[in-house]
Amino acid sequence: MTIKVTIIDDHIMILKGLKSMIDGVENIRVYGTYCYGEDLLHFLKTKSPDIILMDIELPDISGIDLCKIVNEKHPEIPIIAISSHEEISYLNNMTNAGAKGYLLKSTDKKEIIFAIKTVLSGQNYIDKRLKEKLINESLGFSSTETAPNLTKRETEIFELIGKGCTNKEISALLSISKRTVDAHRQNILKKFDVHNTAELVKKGMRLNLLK
Amino acid sequence: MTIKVTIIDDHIMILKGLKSMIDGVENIRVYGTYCYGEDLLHFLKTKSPDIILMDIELPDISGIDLCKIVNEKHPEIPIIAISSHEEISYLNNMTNAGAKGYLLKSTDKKEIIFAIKTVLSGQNYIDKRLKEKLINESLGFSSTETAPNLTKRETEIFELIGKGCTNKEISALLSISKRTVDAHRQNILKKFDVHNTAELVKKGMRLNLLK
DNA sequence: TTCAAACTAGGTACAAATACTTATTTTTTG
DNA sequence: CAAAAAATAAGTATTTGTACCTAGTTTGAA
Repeated sequence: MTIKVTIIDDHIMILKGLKSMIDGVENIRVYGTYCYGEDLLHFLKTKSPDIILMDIELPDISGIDLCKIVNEKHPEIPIIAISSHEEISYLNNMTNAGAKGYLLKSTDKKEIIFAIKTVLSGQNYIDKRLKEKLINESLGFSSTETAPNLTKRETEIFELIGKGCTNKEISALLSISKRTVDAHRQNILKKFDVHNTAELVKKGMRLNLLK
Repeated sequence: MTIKVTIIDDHIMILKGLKSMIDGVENIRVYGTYCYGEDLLHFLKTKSPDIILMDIELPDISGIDLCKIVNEKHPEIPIIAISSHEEISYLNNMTNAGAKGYLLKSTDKKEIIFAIKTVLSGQNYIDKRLKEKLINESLGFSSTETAPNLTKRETEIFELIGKGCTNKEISALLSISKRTVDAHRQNILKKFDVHNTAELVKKGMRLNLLK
């Protein structure tokens, strides 16, 4: 039986590279390549690949959100995240979103095939290089830093804080009371588990939630 | 006459992708692919490609430095930078280092070929998408954001601010008056040309001065 | 050794953020 | 429709940051 692999990545170079690496292998073949999340979702309505290789950054939707959606609608199709980010926060975000594997774009053919087979066997797979990094870092701290779930309003205010707006300015911009902004800000700090603006903004930047 | 293209990128996927796109074109062929800067330099001692496609991030040396070196030793070989970074600062760094072109990894086959031919004809080439972005941004600001020159003490305090310390905490840590920290903080804000902690930390992160 | 930069630190004032509380209204969702 | 979640906003208190000012001491380089 041949393993059908669907790839979604907006970098044509990556698509071509992946395809050329995968198509040469016996019993595995590329089954659809897409650049847009929406196209993938449409494809999945009628087709069933065995596994999806998914870029974290896509033009129309974040890989994290797409991962969640695919996982909900098609829980039987495992997803391997493909990323150029070695930061652990990205890994955490994707695995939390339901990805079963995480590969770096620096991966070689052998590792990709191995990852696909590992994930299809029901196990998780994390990029070899990243795994080493994880182990090294866990000797110090094991940062399981993830983005908290902010509400729509909180996200809005959080971004304005990141732009350097004061609560008064935010209240004016959103046409709400300064006290309301105060309350939201408090909740945001709590959700991020930090105690002041400096920590908040830094964490936001580290998690790539700001600018 | 066939154009000989040498590629250097530590992402095998990108190498394969580029090769598959370029090799299909008439009169152009890939002439050596490398992952390490040192390997490329060794290669150039005996061989002369017509053009080099170079990743900005390499394992053993930064693309910027490699670009400078190749440009000095082999000024007749033009270099096109290949990057996944859309930030203008990267572009500036590479063109300053002597790159004649700048392509994003999201580029398609047509644009790559066009860029190669353009650069070989003596002109510069900047990625279409990035060019648009540049134009859009220059309508607002053209941000040539650079890190200000902080003194030793200011740097120390700036980093503590980034860690979320209050002035009181910093004064205790450094065994100086809180008022002194106040003064330093003021100067830091001025040097960064920002008006509060949020902006300061964000700019610090953007410029890679924090964590 | 003299001058400038850096570091130090105090005064004053006001703005902003942090840390709690409670409570009403609106929106979403099962 | 009812329950839960989100958004709204006010009270009160304290801490922290921003924005000016002046000015003495230390330090390193011309």
